[in-house]
Order: sequence, then structure tokens, then C-alpha cells
Amino acid sequence: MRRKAVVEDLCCEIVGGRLRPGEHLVTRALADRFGVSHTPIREALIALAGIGVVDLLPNRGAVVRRFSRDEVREICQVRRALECEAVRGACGRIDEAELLVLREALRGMIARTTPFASDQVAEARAADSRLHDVISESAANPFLAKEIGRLKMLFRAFRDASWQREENRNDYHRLGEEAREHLTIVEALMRNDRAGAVRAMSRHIMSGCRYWSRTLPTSAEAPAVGGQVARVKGKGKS
Amino acid sequence: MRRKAVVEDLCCEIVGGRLRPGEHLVTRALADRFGVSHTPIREALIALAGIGVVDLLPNRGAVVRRFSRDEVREICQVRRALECEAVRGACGRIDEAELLVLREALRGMIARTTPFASDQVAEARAADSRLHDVISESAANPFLAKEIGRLKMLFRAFRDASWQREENRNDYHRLGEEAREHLTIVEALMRNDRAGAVRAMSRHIMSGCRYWSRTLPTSAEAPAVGGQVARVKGKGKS
DNA sequence: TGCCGACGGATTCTGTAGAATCTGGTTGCC
DNA sequence: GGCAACCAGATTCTACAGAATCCGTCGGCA
Repeated sequence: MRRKAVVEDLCCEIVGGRLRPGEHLVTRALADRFGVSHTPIREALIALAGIGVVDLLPNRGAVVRRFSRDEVREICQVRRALECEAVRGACGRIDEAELLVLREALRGMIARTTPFASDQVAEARAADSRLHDVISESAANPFLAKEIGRLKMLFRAFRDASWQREENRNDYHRLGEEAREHLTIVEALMRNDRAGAVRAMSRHIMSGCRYWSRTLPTSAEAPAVGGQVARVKGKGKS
Repeated sequence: MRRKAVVEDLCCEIVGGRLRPGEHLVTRALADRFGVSHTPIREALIALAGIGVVDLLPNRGAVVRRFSRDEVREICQVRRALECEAVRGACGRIDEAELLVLREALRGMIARTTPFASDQVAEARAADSRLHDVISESAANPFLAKEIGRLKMLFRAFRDASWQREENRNDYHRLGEEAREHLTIVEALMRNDRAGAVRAMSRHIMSGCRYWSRTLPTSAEAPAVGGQVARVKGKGKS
């Protein structure tokens, strides 16, 4: 199935920042690049619009969504509500051993005095993914897990954009902070302290939100995409 | 734009119950019915899958989603989390006059001693929509409002299915109950009692969930759609 | 002889390609 | 500055290739 392959590839490129926000996606060009006709490309773009990573403008094709600081805040607020719901449902149901492994990994990261090397960045990200996945899978609500997955992808999109934007300035500090936030959550879960876990998760999401959105333009600087397409028209994808 | 028209029409039919859960949507047949070729139909089905009202099976087309009781519960849980978040954000920001109008309408409904006539059912539904819309629009979070809108559509789909299934048995009772729940929310909002409003909203959603899902099959009775398609094949759309 | 399951062709439907049409924006001319 | 031809690109249509399903036939077996 070609559509699915195109969806996955494009999603990776958008999330990975190789396709810039506001960029105009031309079906013909993508068709050439992927070596398929434009039909599956169109269908992939419709699917991506459903996921929320591109905007579809009638008769004017698709543009990669641009996220202003306000939108990031909005998405984070929704994500917080859902992740907290997941923690509430998961508390007391998560495999003890799994939590233990996570806790030790996080303690290791925090104890480390040297700055993070790049493979340790990967390790930190893996732990992050793992924790959130374990929680959403343990909440006994597949629909909730699916929704969280969707938001996580969006969230990763602007996290990576921010990362790229400012060349990891003081990222290492943020990673350590994140590890401590995660540890707080894990410890609360191990105590079966539901309220504490929810609080910790809420703080964690909002702190990430503040961090990852701080370099983004405010909505005044980057108005909603709808009316702005003409601006990026013609820039192509260089 | 034909695709959009097809999406809207099909969505209405699914939500309105004219297309039954599990029904197989054949592109050619739909193309004939809508008087377009099957390309926009395919695209519409992809969009509908994004919305969540149909499932796409590779090389076997689309089927209208079947909702088991568990899935309804899952969706309601997510909806509750989001609606509560919206109430939290909206409390203190909603136009006073708007709330007053709603309160009087709800009080009128509750005071009414005669059973609801059908135009009063419509009135009750309008008040329901209005309240939820006012809240999600006042929460200063368009993204959240969009998500809630999506879920509301799904929710309406199985509410209508339930309604149809059992011919309004004691629906009127439920409508009165709903009005009282709505009134509790409105009154809390008018007092700027954020916690109270959130609690009331949570109760309201879960009570609706229990009510609307009570006639649905459990997931054991209606297994995941994936393996069941052959069963409905050949029934056509008549 | 009557029933059952395997095999194979016919049919139906999905997925893709390429052509035709339509739309909106742009550019050059008056 | 206004208008009209032009052009790029989106949308839709038609046709076809491949996958899945259906249906009738055939051979084995009790």
C-alpha cells in the first residue's frame, strides 16, 4: 500500500523538521520524489490533515502546519488533560518491575555529573517514550491511548522544531530536569499515590510546554495559516 | 468541492444511523449514488477514517465503525477529561447574559409537568448543544474546542444509535435528568464555582455515558470489526 | 448415491496511473 | 489602475492492474 508508506515518510519528515512549517506541499513534486502517481499522494495528504500535521486549503493544496506559541500551549493543555487521565487510570495497574527499571534508569541519569553525551540523549528520549507509553497502555483505555499517541506526535513535531531552531543551546539542562520530573511521577506511581502522580504529570507536561515553546513566535508574529498562504507561495521547497 | 460534500453527507448518514455499524461502504456504489467518480469517494472515506467514524481495511475498503459498550466508555472517559478541562478554562469567562438565558430555559424544562413533546425534545437538544458549545468556545483554547467537537460527533453517533435501537422507551425521563445536570453546571458557572462546575460536568458526562451505552453490546458480543467484514458482505446498502 | 472439502475460473472491488477539467493567481497589455 | 489571457496546480474523471471474494465443479469418502 503506497499511500501508507507516503503518509509515514511525510509524517517523519514533518516531525523531523525536514519539511518546514508553512511549506507548500505540491502533489506533482511529491509524486516525482516518491516515484508514484499523484493520486496516492493526494490521499496521503488527506490522511495527514486528519492527523493534524498539515492544513488542507480548498483548491490550493496542503501546507505544513505552523505552530505559534499559543497553539503549542493549547495542544499542551489538551495533552495534559489526557495524560493526567491516563495516569489516573494507570495508577496501581502498572507492572512493578517495569517501574523499577524506569526508576533506576532515571536515577542513573540524574546522578550523572558529566554533561549528557549524544547517546545519552537518545537514552533519555527512550526513557521518556517508554514512561509515557507504559502509562497510556496501562490505563485500560485503548481509545485514550490512541488520542495521546496522536498528540505525542504533534508535540514531538514542535519539540524537534525548537531543538533545531536553537542548536541545543542548553538542552542538557532540560534533559536533567525532565528526568527529575519523570522520576517524581514514577515514584508516586510506585507508592500508588494517585493524586501525587497526577500532579507530577501535570507539572511535567506544563514545564515541557514552557520550555519547548519559548522560542516559538507568538501568534501575533505568525498569524494563523489560513489567510497567509500567498506569502509562502512560490518559495517552493528549495 | 465534491469530496467535502461527500464527507458531510456520509457523516450525517452514519451519525444519523442510516448507515449501520459494520456496513461495508463500496466505492463504486457510493460513486453512482453521489453521481461522481470513485476518486473523491475514496478520498472522502480516508477523511472519514481520520474523523474516526469508519475503519479502513487495506484492499478491502471501509466499514462503518461498530461501537461496543467498552469503546463508548473509553470515548466518554476522554470526553469527560476534555469537557472538564474546558469548564475549568471557561469558568468566569462566559457571558453572564448567555448563562442567564440557558438557566431560564433549563428551569422551564424542569418545571414542566407534562411529558416532553417532540418539539420540546428538539429544544432540549438545542440547549444541550448550546451549553457545551458556549463552554468550549469560552475556554480560550480553539484546539481543545476542535477536539471536543470531534468527540461530540462520535458521541452523537452512538446516542442516536441507542435512541433508534429502543424507540425512545423512557427517553423523556432521561431528558429531564439531563436538564437537571445541565442546570447544576450552569448554576456553578454563575457562582464562579470552578470546582463545582467541573464536578457537575464530570457527573453529567458519565451519567450520559451510562445511559446511552446501556443497550449496546459488550465487546464480547460484538468483537472488533476487523474479522467480521465477511459477515455483512453482500447485504448491500438498501 | 449423497455429502464434504479442495480447486479454479469468474466476478467484484480496491488501488494506481494518466488525462482532462476547473480554479485561482499572475503577468503583461491597454 | 483595470482587464484579459495565461499558467501552475488542484480536483476530478476514465481506464486498467492486482487483490479478494464468490461460485460452480470435481474428486474423495462414507
